[in-house]
Amino acid sequence: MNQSTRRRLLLVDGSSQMYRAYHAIRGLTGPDGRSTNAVYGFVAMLRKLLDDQQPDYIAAAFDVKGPTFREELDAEYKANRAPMPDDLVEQVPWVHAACEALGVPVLTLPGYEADDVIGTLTRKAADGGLDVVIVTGDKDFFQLVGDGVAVFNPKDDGTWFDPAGVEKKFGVRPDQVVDVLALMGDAVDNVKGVPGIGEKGARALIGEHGTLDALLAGADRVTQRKYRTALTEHAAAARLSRDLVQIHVAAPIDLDLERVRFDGPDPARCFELFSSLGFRTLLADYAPTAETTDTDYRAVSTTADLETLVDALAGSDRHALHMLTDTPVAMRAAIVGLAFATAPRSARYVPIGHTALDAPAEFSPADALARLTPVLEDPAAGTVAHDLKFAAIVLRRHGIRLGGLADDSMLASYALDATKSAHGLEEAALDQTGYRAMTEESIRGKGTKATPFGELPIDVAAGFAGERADLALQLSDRFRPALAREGVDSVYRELELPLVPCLVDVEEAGVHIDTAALAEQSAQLDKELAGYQTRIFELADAEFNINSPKQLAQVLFEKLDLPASKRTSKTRAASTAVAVLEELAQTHELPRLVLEWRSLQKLKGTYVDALPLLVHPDTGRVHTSFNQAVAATGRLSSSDPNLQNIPIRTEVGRRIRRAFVAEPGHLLISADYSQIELRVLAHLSGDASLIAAFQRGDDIHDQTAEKIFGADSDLDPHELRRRAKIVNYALLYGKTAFTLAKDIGVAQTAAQEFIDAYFDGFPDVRAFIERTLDTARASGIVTTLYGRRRLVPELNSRNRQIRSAAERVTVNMPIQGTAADILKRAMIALHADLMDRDDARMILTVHDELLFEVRESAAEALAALVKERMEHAATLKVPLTVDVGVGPNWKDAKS
DNA sequence: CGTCGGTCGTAC
DNA sequence: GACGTACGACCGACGT
Repeated sequence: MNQSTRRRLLLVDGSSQMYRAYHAIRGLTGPDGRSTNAVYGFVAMLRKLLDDQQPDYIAAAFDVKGPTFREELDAEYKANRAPMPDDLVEQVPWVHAACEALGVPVLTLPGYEADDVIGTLTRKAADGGLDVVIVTGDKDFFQLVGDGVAVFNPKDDGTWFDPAGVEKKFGVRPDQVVDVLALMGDAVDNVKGVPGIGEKGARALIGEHGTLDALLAGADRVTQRKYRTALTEHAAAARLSRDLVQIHVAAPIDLDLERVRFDGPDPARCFELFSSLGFRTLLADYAPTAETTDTDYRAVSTTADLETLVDALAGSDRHALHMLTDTPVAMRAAIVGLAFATAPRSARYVPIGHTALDAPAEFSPADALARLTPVLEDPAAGTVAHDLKFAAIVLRRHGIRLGGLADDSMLASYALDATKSAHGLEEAALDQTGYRAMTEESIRGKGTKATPFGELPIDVAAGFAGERADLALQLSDRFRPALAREGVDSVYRELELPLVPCLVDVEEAGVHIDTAALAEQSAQLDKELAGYQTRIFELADAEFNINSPKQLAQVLFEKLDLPASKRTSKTRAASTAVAVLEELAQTHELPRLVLEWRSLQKLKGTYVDALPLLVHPDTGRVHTSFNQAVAATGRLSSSDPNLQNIPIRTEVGRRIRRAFVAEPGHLLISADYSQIELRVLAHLSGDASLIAAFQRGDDIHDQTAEKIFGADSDLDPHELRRRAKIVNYALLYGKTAFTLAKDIGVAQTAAQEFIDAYFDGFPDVRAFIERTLDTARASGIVTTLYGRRRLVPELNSRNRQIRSAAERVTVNMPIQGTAADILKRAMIALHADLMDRDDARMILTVHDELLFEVRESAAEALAALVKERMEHAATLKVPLTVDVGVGPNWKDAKS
């Protein structure tokens, strides 16, 4: 019979694969903080296996608790093996459940190991004419390999072992494997073997003599004396070892082909199990899809149908909107089509910018938009979307002001759990409804070759956009009660939603950049960089890519033979990080030059050259995009470009800030909260001396210096203040004595003393930290002053490293998060103030700072208003202080 | 040639 | 192992 037509049985060595997964993946936890590393690794392996191998039959064998016949042969067997770790024990039932859910029956047999179950079934299946594949990383199974029986090690891309492969890998034929194992023994399982004979020796001896029996019989003819003696003295041990390592092939278990037939996974069970384990990325494969649901997503092509849609929208108090555009950059996007949903599983799609010739609409794009404008602008219309801000900005660019922003499912998802890796519609739908949405990639294709939405057939676009609108509507309905139930309704309704129109205006306003000044700086930087490069190549006596950590490391540590002090955490490569180079700079000129070069290169590449490229062709300004659903603490983030990390510390950096300018006849106002996080800490902790210091208006870092270094330290007061400032911020971030010591250049013991002194000086801060951790440990949640939450299940992780990291984020969240809440409150208030004036607009926000561009005549009044609103955005036990500056550019506006 | 993980560096 | 929150440039390995 032809090989390829033989049916194939896969037998998975469950126990060993589970152990491997447990050790290969560290620190994975589920929603409840329990370890899920072994389950995840096992499931990943099994899924790949099923996918790649498409078995006809499959089963996974596991060890069971309790003694086996081997312990009866030798009481010492496995006697010194460490018990299974607790956090693996609790994963075993999940691993079994995952097998069954994936369609892989679990086999166990009391009194026998998984090996014996596999051995027995292998024999029976092979005798019955099946091909057998044993899935394991354990070399012991080589003994079973033979005609129609192979071992497959799934590690990496997988390795196959047929008899020839075994011989190549292990040095002997499969039928000799047991004898080799018997000689060498196994320390882990406490199989003694023959002392003094290791893997190499065993292989050579068996290779020469054929079998263990032959070897023992002819022991006196073995040439090496130490082997000869050992074999004579330990012949019995060798035979016992052989019995122990020999896999049993006649265990009392039947091969039930019906049971082990592979019919594919059970999607419902997989979905439920993986969902409870928090395996979000796997869920999509098992969720129900549109094909299984009755939906009605259609394109509108006649004017009559368009009118019907407009009437329906006008008659409904709520509709969801999903927009397709030619680019994801809101400020540059042209509308391709608009989908509307007013009831579940139904949507209408209005094509606007399609190039496809398939179903030309009766109406022109302008006509369609004109007819839709009244409902889109109606404040009572109640628009729901996943990412309202995007839709609002795009519509604004098309002359339509989206009114009645009712719900945003992206922001609701964020308010419920900001720590989620993504708040996209697909993720939210999967989470909330278990529904697997179409992905953009599946519709358009991937990467640079993706088809623009506008070139898709209208029906396809209608199906995709319609589903999205529908999902946004359904999600909002689910989120509404969830937000109330979870106590985040006010964060969502009073902070996040009202911030949307504010951010729309800020993004649309943009920032004016002096591109000529940047071009000049770029040329200047080029000259300086060339100078550094020449000198660096001279010193290195070679030309290389200074930007390549790899090449730089080679020059520093091999060519120049400087001492490599640190390795990178992931790849263990020699680090060329700034701290390392600074250290080396004391003994060699090159590292110092590299630091300078790097710094200039960075500024030039990231800002000086990049910013002019992002100037909008229509507005002549740079429009960043603020992301409201990214930062786990509630902060905003900024991208394309990121205007929240524009340099300030170095002179070159400050020059870049000078290129952020006001329009002629205008000025910039910069207003930033002074030490807002420390003030929030004072409020939340209620620490009397912190509060008193802020109320008196004392310099808080001087105060801290006095508390921790004493009033009579003989160090320079400036140095003391500098150190105290580092200590103050160290506390906010949960810094350890180890890193604090490095930062301020003292011994670790001294750093620890500072930390202790800090807590002695501000005892309520320590109590606050403890209280925050206790509450969070019990609930798995940490909150800000305004009720924003962050889930921190890892606080109860058994892994100390993960637990410690969770403790730091838990302490940081109420402080950073409350500060973010306060800034958002100020933004909302000021946006309302500026709404009906045309002489001032908010143009940027950077965590504790707001930037405005105002007509010169209004600058003074606006500065006062901004200060007033920001300082009263929250009422704390300490005053909030805002520093306001006015100037022609950002640098000069910063006081 | 495009994608992606790793490393580094900027901000608050 | 050791500092919280972000974004992005660049390199180089890898896959098409």
